[in-house]
Amino acid sequence: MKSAAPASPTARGATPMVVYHALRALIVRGQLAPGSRIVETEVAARLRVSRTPVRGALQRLAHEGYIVDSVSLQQSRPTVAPLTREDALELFSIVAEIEGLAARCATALPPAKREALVRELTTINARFERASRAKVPRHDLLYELDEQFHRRYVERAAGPRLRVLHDAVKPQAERYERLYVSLLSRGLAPSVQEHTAIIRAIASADPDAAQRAVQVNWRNAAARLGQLITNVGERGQW
Amino acid sequence: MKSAAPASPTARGATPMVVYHALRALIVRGQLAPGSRIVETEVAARLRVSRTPVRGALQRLAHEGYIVDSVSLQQSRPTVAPLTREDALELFSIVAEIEGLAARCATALPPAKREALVRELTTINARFERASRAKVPRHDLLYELDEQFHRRYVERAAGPRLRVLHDAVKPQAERYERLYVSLLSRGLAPSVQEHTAIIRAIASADPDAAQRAVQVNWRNAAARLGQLITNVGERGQW
DNA sequence: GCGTACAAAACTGTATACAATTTTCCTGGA
DNA sequence: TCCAGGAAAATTGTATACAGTTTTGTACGC
Repeated sequence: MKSAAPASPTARGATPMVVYHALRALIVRGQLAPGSRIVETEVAARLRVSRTPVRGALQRLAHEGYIVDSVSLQQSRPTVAPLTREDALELFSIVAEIEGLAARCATALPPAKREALVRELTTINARFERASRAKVPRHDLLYELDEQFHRRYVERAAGPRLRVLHDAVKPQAERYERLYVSLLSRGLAPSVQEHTAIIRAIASADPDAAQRAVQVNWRNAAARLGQLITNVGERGQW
Repeated sequence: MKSAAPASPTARGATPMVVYHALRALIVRGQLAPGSRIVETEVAARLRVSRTPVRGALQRLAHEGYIVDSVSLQQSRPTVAPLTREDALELFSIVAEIEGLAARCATALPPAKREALVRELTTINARFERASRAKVPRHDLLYELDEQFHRRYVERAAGPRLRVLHDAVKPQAERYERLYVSLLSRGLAPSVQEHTAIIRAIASADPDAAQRAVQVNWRNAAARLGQLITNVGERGQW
């Protein structure tokens, strides 16, 4: 694309982001199977860009843990990171810590804001509960609502640093969260209840209870998901 | 460096890391003042490499919060992230949580290991105390010892997930820690005492006391540093 | 038939050319 | 003196060429 008119009306500087989002979507939804090799030139050709923006996107994906560099002495060889039980457990337990801290902060919010937050969370959880009982489960919606629930109190309560940390870690859990809701779908009743416990703790402004409730939620989710991964096998396409 | 012999005997593929560490060192030690613009071509020229590996290093530094992209519609314009009071307070409070948890875990170590840890910490703190009373303070040494003290009990006690979290967060505090010891240098007696309190709590296997002692240490450090930043101004070269 | 050696292809790392945009600075006018 | 306009310099984004390394394929010997 040297002197030719741009094939796509992409703004200058946005190309790496486009590539990033395209690849990330493929990985997160499992269309690029764990363990797949990713070849710079292939991606570049498919998306009609040069290797330079592709490299930027790959670097970011690598930093965020979506792709790993297979062991090789000199060269990089990026591959889609595998989905393992251990990784899921570790990731969820880290999220438990971060969001637990955020929930603790939420109890220290001024009463008016805290009550508003409680109302928001109640609404979201009600929607989540309804979606979890649908005859044909909408996996995308389920993921979206669960994610929204947790994001809400982090956004409302956490300081910028904690939020940055959250933003860095949480996306890595998305693959597992999607897996979680799509494998469980009809068995999400415990999650709904655990969310209710979180709301109650924030409502009663009990820091320890709030932190603990969030941690319990994630630890249980980790346990349930771990069991499922063990059953279904560590990698492959679901 | 097309056909010429490599000026430096850098292994192929290691260049971005070299650039990363070089820039990070400059930023962390304040030699690249907060707010400074970083120009790709300048860095490339100074380190005798092309812009390609520099871009990789800059991207990583940006992801880790050492540099930020100044607001500009189309282009990136990386600048050294400012040192602010709020940022320091939040960062230290996060570290307080993580290392507090680690200290709590340390009290649950088997007695033999716990006592060995206590001895190590005592040794390090003694060196720290001596260094803090030197006529001409060695800032690098002071930082190194303080950092070593905290790292030790995290390494010995924390599980892998907590350690991963620690590794992600702690480096970002390095800038502030170096600032802390270099501004205070002669006034580090309280830190020495707080370290002693941490050691005592671990020695007596009191989880609450250990966690609290670490949190007190970091919160006090945050308060002292916050005061200093307010006095000296939010940015500039120290 | 199987394993090894060598050649060829594929792929990534680095450098650099070019394009687009932003910033700087100089000039002219009110 | 100060502000506006515009040209030039600076800086980043993108594309591509080239080099070095790893992988793959093939043919030969056992």
